[in-house]
Order: sequence, then structure tokens, then C-alpha cells
Amino acid sequence: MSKELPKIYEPQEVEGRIYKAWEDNGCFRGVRDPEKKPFTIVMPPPNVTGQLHIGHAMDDAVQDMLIRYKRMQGYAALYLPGTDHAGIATQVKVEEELRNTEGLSRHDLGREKFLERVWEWKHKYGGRIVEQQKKLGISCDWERSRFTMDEGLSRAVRHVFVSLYDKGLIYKGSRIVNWCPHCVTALSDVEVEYQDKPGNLWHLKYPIVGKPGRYVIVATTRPETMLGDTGVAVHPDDERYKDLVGKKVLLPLMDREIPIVADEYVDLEFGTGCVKMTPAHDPNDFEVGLRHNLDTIRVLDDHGVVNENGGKYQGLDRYEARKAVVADLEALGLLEKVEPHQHNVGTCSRCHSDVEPIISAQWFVKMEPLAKEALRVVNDGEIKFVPERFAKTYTNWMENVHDWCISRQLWWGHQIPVWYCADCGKMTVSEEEPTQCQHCGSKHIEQDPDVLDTWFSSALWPFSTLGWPEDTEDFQYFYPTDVLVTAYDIIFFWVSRMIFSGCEHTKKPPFHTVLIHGLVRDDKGRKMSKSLGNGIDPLEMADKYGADALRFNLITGNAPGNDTRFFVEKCEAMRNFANKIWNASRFVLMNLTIDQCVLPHKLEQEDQWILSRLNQVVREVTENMDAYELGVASAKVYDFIWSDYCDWYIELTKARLQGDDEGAKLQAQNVLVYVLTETLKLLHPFMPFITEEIWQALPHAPGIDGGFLMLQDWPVYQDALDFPEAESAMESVMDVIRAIRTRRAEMNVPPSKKAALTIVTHKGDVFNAGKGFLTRLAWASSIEVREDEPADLTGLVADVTHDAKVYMPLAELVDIEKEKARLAKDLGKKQGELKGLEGKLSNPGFLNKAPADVVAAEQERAEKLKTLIAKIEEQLKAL
RNA sequence: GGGAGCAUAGCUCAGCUGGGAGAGCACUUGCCUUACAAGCAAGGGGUCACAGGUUCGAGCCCUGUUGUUCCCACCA
Repeated sequence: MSKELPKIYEPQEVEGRIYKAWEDNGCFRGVRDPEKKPFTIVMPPPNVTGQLHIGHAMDDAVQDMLIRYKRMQGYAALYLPGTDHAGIATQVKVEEELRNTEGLSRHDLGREKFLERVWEWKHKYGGRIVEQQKKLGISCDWERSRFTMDEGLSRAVRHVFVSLYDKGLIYKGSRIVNWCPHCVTALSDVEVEYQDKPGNLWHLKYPIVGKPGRYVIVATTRPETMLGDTGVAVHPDDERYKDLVGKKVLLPLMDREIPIVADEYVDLEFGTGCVKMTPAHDPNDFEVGLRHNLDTIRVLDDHGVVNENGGKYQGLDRYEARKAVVADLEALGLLEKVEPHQHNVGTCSRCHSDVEPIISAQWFVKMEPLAKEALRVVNDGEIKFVPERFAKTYTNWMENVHDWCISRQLWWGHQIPVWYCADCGKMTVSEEEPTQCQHCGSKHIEQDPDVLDTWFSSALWPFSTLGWPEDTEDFQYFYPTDVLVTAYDIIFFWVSRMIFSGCEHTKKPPFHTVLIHGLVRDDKGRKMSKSLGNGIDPLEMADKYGADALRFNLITGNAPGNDTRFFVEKCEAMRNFANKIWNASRFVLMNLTIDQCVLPHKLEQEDQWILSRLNQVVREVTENMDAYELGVASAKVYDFIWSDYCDWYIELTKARLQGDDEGAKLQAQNVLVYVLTETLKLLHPFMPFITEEIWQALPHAPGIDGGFLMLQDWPVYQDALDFPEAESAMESVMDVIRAIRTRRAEMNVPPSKKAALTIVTHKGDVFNAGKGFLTRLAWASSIEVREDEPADLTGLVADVTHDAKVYMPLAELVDIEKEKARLAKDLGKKQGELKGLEGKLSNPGFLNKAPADVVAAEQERAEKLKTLIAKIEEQLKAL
């Protein structure tokens, strides 16, 4: 005898207990097994001190569904978790706390002490997100959890840096970089977000030296940068200024003579055709400056404040300086005009300050050689994107990629493994900390103070987490990984960098599939953000509706790569679904007398029907899972459970379960449990907790005792369980049941009013076998199955299906006119359908060119329709 | 300036290697039928944005149009 389940499913009570049982029994462990094929997913590492948000929940849910599916299919599944040190994000948080609690800046503390504080912070909050992930039920191998600043991963970072440096793929150079004056660090291109902002286009007059009264007019959106102008450029073909090339202008306010140069970069059509050149603060100007040997004068410091090169403006913030410069020029009569101008301003993706292009000495990764292989593996299909269109996003980016600025002026992160010699001035680049300069042997060496971009270490994640650069057994067995799951917004940040890193350092693509999902938005389609306060807390949802409902909500009815809106109502609906399964299972358990489940040899029609349906669902769901169509797969399981198993099969078994035939009872019990068990397996990747809990309560097949559902075998399609005849027979009976229900509903006949049925059909055995169902599900008091029409039709109403005509003695309830209208409408619909079909079937093109099975199916449909139409007409006439 | 996505029932979205228009929610009606009212049964509601084209056949493929969203891009 099996266990009983409580009346209401309480996820809060079940989930923690189940998770602990899985964990305590090592169910999550990724174990190298030469007998099995590995299947590996590395989790995108969340920020170590972050909080779980709905985006993580989506990410983790998708990954966990895949890994659970593969694990059940018998793969040696490894789901490898970890956290990211998240350079700027973490540093900023700790600095904030330091300021708020002690009123100190990181500089007051000094680098070493500050870093101690960050580590303390990490130890304090680092475990928080892991605990939150566990609440979602994700089946990571926590024992292998990695952190990007672990010793092993840090070694991988240094190894890669040195290796790229030795190959000439990392270099240090003075370039215009994106500089955030608020975060006080350089940024890479992908960390800049462009926003359309209203601004002005200021037209400035620069007097020409030696030609009193003549000016060139230049336009700029950043007038304060004129302090650093070292030239004016015109197009070489511009007739207007031909005579001026080679002459000089006197830079106002600074009283500096600067040359007029000719460069093709200038657009003849735009503005006045004259462009001021600020090589230290604009990437284009920088290039032009290189070509014409212009001076480079940096006028803003690291905080965006005018420096000593800015004359009397020194000390002014860039926006104050702008006002002052414009005011002074206007006073001098050198401001030609001001036009409002909409333009694209780069902002820092972290703090949203305007990014300032500034010349600065930084470290770069030379991308072109790396991009080549990274493009090839995607173009050759060695890495596939799902959905495919994201491959294009990726290749477009990779084809136009710029060198990657990897140095950051922060303290929290992997310090650049380069040491400068105070004596000979040369660099020592080394994986291990050197004791002396490798060039001159001097001990006066100092490490580069900067750290690496956080994404530099994330780029190595798929292999550094497996022990690389050591040739570990894990690396051998689990690498390359299989599927990388992430949202489309970090393809550039992360996916692309993992791909070229994997190709370069391990000579293998790090995974074969990139599964892209969309963003979770609020119910109005807006991005969730702190400032809007429209964020959904996944933990709150999991707590209220259950982690299973949350997971199911996130993926069902969603297509890969598409954004989804979060509706609490949908969560509720999924909670209801969980409850439905729970109660169906309760019903099954309440009716059990068996303690083992064996599929009987003798099967009734309805048993065959449900098994056949299950078989189809198994096949389809497996296909959908293999194609990463989780939304479709989950919806099919949902439909099968609710519509087939609960609405029909359970009802169909009640006659046997509540009858006196012990053999029939056992038979029904076994099929009920068998189908439920197989269904729970299909549902398990989506709803791991409730399925495990129910499975634990059910009797199992012989040979399976104890253990966990999550480690059972995934169902496979079996030819032996395909019963087309039973399916069609059951459809006939169900058709009649539906017809009777519809008719009774229309006439408002309550279920308590039973009616004697007469069924006229040529499928006598089918309906005789189905008498029990009709009694129970169509509220029949008695049933007569016959082949010919009854002699006396008085007081009877009729209804027709494809295979039968049903009479019920309810004529007194019929509104003749309404009934006629209904039949006429139905007839019209059916006739229209038939007309279309006959047109098709008389079309030689269709008959000749369409596949035979399609033609046959359409013919059969037409036949069925014809008989149905005849019956309806006959009935209409009778009225 | 380039590129991509989306436009299907009142709302939110599935569906597509081209072959009888779907789900959830909402709405209407009737049911406490001993698994479940977080439920059961029944019902209404759609020229699948528009215009062409390919095809025996198009929501699905092609072209164009309109609307909408997003990504990329160093025009001062």
C-alpha cells in the first residue's frame, strides 16, 4: 500500500526537503564515467555579491531543464556553477559602504587594506546568490563551484595574458579610449551605451593668422575641447578653403597658432566644411593628427576636470568649462551661432555618466587574428546559435570588431602581470611574480597597478573552471562543453569572447550550441529596472507559487530568443497546474492496492488509447527537447496531463476502480500508475520538485526501489504501445459524449437529470464497450445500442456524430426554432468545409502533386463530412 | 546610415522542413458530479497587418508597403 499525499500541495514544505535529499545523495554530482557520454553546461557566473533577479531565474531554469533532461537520458551530466568577481560592480559597492559607514574613500585605506575589505565583503555575501539559486531547484554540482578569482582561475588568466603577449596579441598603447570620469577608468567599446540626447551644435569662429577679419567657422558639440585643439581640417578638394591649407589660425582663448590641414576625413557637405581637431579627445581627430603630425594636448584629467593645459579654465568640471568657454567666446564675438542638435552620446553602461574619449595608455587585445577563427567556427557550423539569426548578430560584430581595451583603473580584479623596471625601463611579463627585471636583473621592479577587464576572466570560464591550463581529467572528459545558455544582450560581452578564447587557447570551440533566450520584461513590456521599481523578485514568486510554477511560467509558451512579459496571473495558472497534478496523483494513490506497478498484458480500449497518446507525447516532447524547443515541449506535457490524463483517462477508469471486478481494478491501477510515472518523467525537467515528491509516493516498476525520479531513465517511444484502432474507437465514443454534453448544456439540463440513450450506429462493439463511459460521462440512465432507427421517435431529440446518432428523451426541453437555427448554422459550416474539400479533391493538380497520404486523408475527411451532413439534413427535416 | 525582430481571438503569446486556425487569462451559461471550485462541463470570439508573387495548396516561402521594437555605426 502506498503513501497518501496531503490534500493541498504546499511547495514551501516540499521544496527544501526534496532539494536537501538530492544534495545529500549526491544527485547533482557530475561524475566522469567512461561508459557514458558527457554533457556539460557551465553556468554564466552571476556577480558574486549580487542578488538573484528574474533574468538569472530564466537563465538557470533553461539550463536546468536541459541538464535534467540529458541526465535522465543517461549522459554524464555536469552543470558547473560559480560566481564572477565583477570588477567595477563589486568595487563600487564596497566603496559605497566604506563611504557610508566610515566616511572613507578607497584611497584613504590604500590598495591592500581596501582589497581585504572586498574579500571580506565577498565572504559575507558571496554565498547569498548560491542559496537563492538553490531555491529554484537547479541541479548544479556545487562541489565544483568556481570563482573567477580562485587561485586556479587566476593562474589561467595570467597564463592567457602571457601567452597572448608572447604571440604579439596583447599590446600596450596610447589610444583614444572610452573613459568614464565617474568610475575613473577606461572602458571597452561594449561597455558604452549610446543614447540619443538633445544637445547643441556650437559654431565657433577661429581668426586666420595674417588675414585680419577672416575666420574659419568650425562646429562642435563639445566646445570645451577647443582648449585642446591643435589644428583645423578641411577637405583637400574643397575650393572654398584651398588657399588656406598650410596657413594657421589663432586658437581663441588659448592664443595658440594652429595649422590648417587638408584631410579626406572631412565631409564636404556637412556644416561649414571646417573641422576643429582635438587629437587628445576624439578618435577621428587622433587619426587625422597622426597623419599631419598635430600636437596632442590633453585638457581633461581622469575626473573630467580641466587640467593645467586648459589655461584659466583649469579646475573647472567639463560641463562648467563648457559654459565658461561658450560665454567667453560669445563675449569676444567669436560665437557664430548655436543650433539645437540631437546626437548620440556614449554613456557608461554601469553609471550612465557621459563617456569622455580621452587619450590614454592602456592594454589592448589585438582582435583581428583572433576574430578569424572565431568567425570560421560559426560560419562552418561548429558552433550553432539557436535561434539561428543570432549567428548573424555575432558575425556582424566579429567582422567589425575593434581591439579590446582590457586594462581597468581599478583595484578589484586580476592585476596585470606586467612589471616595470625602474632602472632599464623595460617590461617583464610573467605568469609568476618575478623577483627581478628579466632584462637587466634589477630588483627595482613594480607591477602595473591596473587590473583586467572582468570579461577577460569570464572569457576563459568554460575551460578555466575545468582546471585548464592543467590538463586535468575533468578538462579531458567534460571539455568542450555542450550548450551555452544566455540572453541575447551579452553575446558581445561574453559569448564572442569565450568563442575566440576557446579557439585560441584550447584549439577547440568551447561549446557546440549557443542557446539564446530573451529578456523577461514587466507586464507592460518594459525592461525591469531599479529606477522604475518594476522588478519581479523571483524568490518572492517561488515562495508564493512554488519554484516549479515559476520555472514553468518562464518557459512555457515562449519561443527561444523572444522576450517575454511576466504576469503574476500566469504564475498563478501554473501553480494551479501543479495543484492539478497533485490532485490527480492523490486520486491515483487513494485508489491503489498495489505496491508494484507492472503494465498489464490485457489492456482495455481506454488503456490502449491513453498509452498510445502517451507514446506520441513521448516522441514529440523528446524531439522538441532535442531541438531546444522547451516552450513547446512543456506545453505538450501540460496538455497531455490536463486534457488527456485528467479530463478523460482518470474519468474513464472510475468505472473499473469503483466496480466489483478485482482484476479490472488492478488493471486500471497499473495503467494509471504507469502513465502517471512516465508523465512525471516528462515533466520533471520543468517541474522538478512536485514530480519528485509524487514519484516518491508512487509504487514503482519491479527492480526500481528507492532512488530518485531525477535519476530515472527518460521515456522512449515504443512501437508496442502504438494503438491506432483503440485511438479511433475511443474518439468515436468521446465524440458522442461531447455531443451529448453540448446538447444538454444548451438546453440547461443539469447532470442530476439522467436520460435514457439510444445510440444508432454500425460500430456496435465500440459503443457497447463504451457504455460505462456514457453512463458516467454523459449522464445516461440507460443505453441501447442498435443498428436501425427506433420505430417510435416521439419525445426524442437527436444528435449526430461521424459514427453515431444519439436519441435522448428530452424533446419537451427543445426550443424548435433555436434548434433549427443551430442545425442550420452547423450544416452551413460543414457544407462550406465540404465544398472546399471537394474543390481540392477534384483538382488534378492536387491529386497528382500532393503526397498520397495527404490525398487519402483528405478523401477520408470528405467521406466523413458527407455522412455527417446527410445526418444533419435528415435531422433538420425531422423538425 | 546599416542590420534584425515583431504584426495571429478582448489581453499576453504559441504555432511554420507549406496540407483541417491554438493555449493561458478575460468573457457568457450551467454545475459543490466524494482527486481537484487553484475545479468540472459547455459556449462566444480571428479575411493570421496590407498589396502582389511562387505553389495543386501560404499564417508559414519570395518581393514590396505600413506600423512597431531592438541592435550596431568615429560625421564634427
